Amino acid sequence: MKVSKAQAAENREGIVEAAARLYREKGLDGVGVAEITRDAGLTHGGLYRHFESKDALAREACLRAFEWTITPLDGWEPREAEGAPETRLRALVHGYLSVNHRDHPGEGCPAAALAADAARAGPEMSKVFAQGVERNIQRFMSVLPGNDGAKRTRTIATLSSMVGALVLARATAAGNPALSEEILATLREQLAP
Amino acid sequence: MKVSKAQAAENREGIVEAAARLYREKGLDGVGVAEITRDAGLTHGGLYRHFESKDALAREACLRAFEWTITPLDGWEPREAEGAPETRLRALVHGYLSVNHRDHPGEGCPAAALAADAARAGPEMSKVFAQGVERNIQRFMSVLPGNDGAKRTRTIATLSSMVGALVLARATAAGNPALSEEILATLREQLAP
DNA sequence: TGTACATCAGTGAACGCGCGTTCACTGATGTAC
DNA sequence: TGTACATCAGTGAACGCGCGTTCACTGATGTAC
Repeated sequence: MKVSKAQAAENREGIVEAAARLYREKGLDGVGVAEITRDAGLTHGGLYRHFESKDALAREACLRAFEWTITPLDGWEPREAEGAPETRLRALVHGYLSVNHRDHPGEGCPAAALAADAARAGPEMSKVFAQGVERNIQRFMSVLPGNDGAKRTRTIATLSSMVGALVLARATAAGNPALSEEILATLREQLAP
Repeated sequence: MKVSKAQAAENREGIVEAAARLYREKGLDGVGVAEITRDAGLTHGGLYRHFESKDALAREACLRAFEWTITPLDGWEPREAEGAPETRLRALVHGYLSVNHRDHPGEGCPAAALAADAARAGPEMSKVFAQGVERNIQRFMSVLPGNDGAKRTRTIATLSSMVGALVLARATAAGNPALSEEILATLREQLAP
């Protein structure tokens, strides 16, 4: 049955949100369209009224995932733009490199959850990802202290460290919890002592 | 037809090597057993004389992948144990963060290629991965200069930075080549100026 | 050393299954008069 | 405002396809005598 335009827009939104979460949790090859639409309270057939293909949905979901924030993960109130620069940096680093973020990729940073998948998903997805990474760099720059010309350099270095540490912490979490936590703690101390 | 024990061992070895390369190139969910055995010059049916399941092969292939070296990727001769510590560190960092390593994951570091996949592949695979990461930490420690108690800390920080930078460089390479190279160059400069 | 035979690595057809996508159909929505 | 009807979001069966795994079979290997 047909639904109102408002309902249809809401349903579409629900599909994008479900996909953004499930892809981060299970990887781009780990979720099917049936699971995504079921999660959004719909059936799989209607997906194609909203998206050209599964890949098109994946790109939109990935773009959406880059709108993540560290805040809801830890219940802190960093607000990114508030507080002294050092406090904001600490909040960002400690939130990003937390056990909570490690264990809940679905609401976390897509750069850490989906980068390897995106690298294999073709140039369209890579373009989406590059946009998202650039967006993350800009957001992190507004948090880091200082204002010199080397700020972008320091931001990229910090972001890379955090992504690498989170990725390694996730891969080792089940097999060697001590190592996983050591990696997180080491980079928390290194980036915001 | 039956083959000699020597030939069988060689065939098994070929399957592990093919899997180690293909998994790093296409991801754990991106290659089937038919492609792996075909690449090793065999047919898919015989796989189960050597491995209990596809997952068992994946674990062994992943363990094998951690025996990678930076050397063949760039044709350098760092030999890891030779030269002054600063020279060895430079060779490692510049080899790891090279365009060549970025564009050839099949022979490169599995921590950068497969970490996200491994995090989703269950505790057995995570154990294998934790072993491999610890192995990489030990190897990198022998390359880094200095001998103080903070050496392991610095090694983990360096490894995390390199993994994160390589992962981001790969994800953005096709969509924004300038950003991809900026990330690599930034961390080369940061880690071994 | 030579012969007979059990072993078993490898083959390829077949299996059940889940995937992405298509499509005839449904029926509430939204529009034309 | 009320009525008639075209639109189209959503449903669910069906499709072709590739997946991991199984299995009857082949025939060279390796062993027992």
